[in-house]
Amino acid sequence: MSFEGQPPAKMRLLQAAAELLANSAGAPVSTRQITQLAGVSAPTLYHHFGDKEGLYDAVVSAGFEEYVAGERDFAPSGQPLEDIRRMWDNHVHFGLNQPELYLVMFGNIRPESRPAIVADAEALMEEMLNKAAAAGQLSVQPREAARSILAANVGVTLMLIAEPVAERNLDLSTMTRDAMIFAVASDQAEQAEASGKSSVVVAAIALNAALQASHSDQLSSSELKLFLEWLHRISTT
Amino acid sequence: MSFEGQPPAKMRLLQAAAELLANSAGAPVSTRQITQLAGVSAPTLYHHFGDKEGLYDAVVSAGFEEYVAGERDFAPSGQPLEDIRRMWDNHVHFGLNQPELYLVMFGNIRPESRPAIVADAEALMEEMLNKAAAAGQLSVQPREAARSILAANVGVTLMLIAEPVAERNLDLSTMTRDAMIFAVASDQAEQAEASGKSSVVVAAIALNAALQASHSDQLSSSELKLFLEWLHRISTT
DNA sequence: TAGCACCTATAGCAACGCTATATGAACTGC
DNA sequence: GCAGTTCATATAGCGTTGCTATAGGTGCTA
Repeated sequence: MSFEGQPPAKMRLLQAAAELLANSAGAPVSTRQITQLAGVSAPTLYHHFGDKEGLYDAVVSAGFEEYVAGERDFAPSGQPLEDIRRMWDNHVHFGLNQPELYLVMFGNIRPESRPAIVADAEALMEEMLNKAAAAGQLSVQPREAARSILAANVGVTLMLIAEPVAERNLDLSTMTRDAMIFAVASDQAEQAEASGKSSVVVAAIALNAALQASHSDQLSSSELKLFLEWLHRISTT
Repeated sequence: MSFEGQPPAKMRLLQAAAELLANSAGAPVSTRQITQLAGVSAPTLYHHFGDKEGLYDAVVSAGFEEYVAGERDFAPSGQPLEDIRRMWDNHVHFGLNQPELYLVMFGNIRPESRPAIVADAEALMEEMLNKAAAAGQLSVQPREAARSILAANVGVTLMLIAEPVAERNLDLSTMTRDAMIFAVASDQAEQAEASGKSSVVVAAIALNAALQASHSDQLSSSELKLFLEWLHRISTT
């Protein structure tokens, strides 16, 4: 990673592409604009990056470094779920601060071709969720939770980017964020972790007790009988 | 030059665009392809639709009719929250069945330019949520809930589209869906969480999440389906 | 000094979205 | 019945796009 070892043209192309992209206001950026700003001619771009998408991949890669750096700044607070919240917010802010770059990174979806960056972001999220799982604060597999949270995070960020700046309301982000985190976190999971039992069993036992204590009329008596039988089968695994 | 038996050029252009888009496998479709398949020449397209985006808007509009029709088929089940679930699933299936059209509709995000279709989809979701609110099943403003749910719905669908077909796992959708719906519908659960007491609702929710995380085979798939349905009734009613 | 690998430039291709202009057909008013 | 208007389509081509065939310059090693 020697800064001076980099041929000037390659770096100037990267900087030119990033700069034009950031100021493009959504309009497409042409290779001629990029090469002109970089002060090189067309074939130089293709020599170094193969094609336009290769150049964009390189820009995205640099953008992802920045994204990850932002995520890691907040990392260890001792409360994994709080870190996940910060991670979510950082994701949204990154998208709103650099919408064009974000759209190239996360918005350029094509069928059955997943950008490498999505897998990287998922891995980052999963890594964080593993800490929560280790602390017994997770009721779902960290990988599934990471995919679910990231999907919602991207969806919210794209929605906010698409809105006029004046109408952007971060409550949308906060609300969705807390809904997702609450869904994967669970007090019962904590108990299960402590007692060493499967969370299914713990939850089934808790529900069984609660159902018998309260006179719930959501199910008919025959439904309830069958329900409790299944609950018992689950609990005695 | 126009034969009387043939549909007018405008309709042939629409059909040609829709057909090429559906089979494009993500590659961009040129106006020349469209006009050639429709059997007309370039200016005809621009006479009827203004520009390429105008034609795409028309295709999207037709696609949205189909989308709405799918949504309305399921409409009144008497349980608004169950309708929302079906609406979510229908959204995902629409996206997976017609990924290219879906990407034009919901994936073509640009900063500060919100596609009209997003507002329409939000309105549709909000309308459904209003019924839930009228039944006292909502703890959030229907508009905010609709925006939040739709954002997550789009995010999940885009993620699934980007994945290879073989790896697509609808659990991602189910899990995120229930998390979002639970978050906006959790009257009792919110109280329970705030008070820290275990209740039927909280236990049911925990069991629900735990069951979906661990692939328990204590119940057959049909049993599990019914079980989860009851669980859902207990959790939300 | 010769050779070689790397980097860059000139010039231009095919495809793209789109349009200036023109022609035939159908309707309208008198 | 016929000029005037409008609609729908076609011919031809403009400017821009991503990209490349080809070749020249530069610096290092033998």
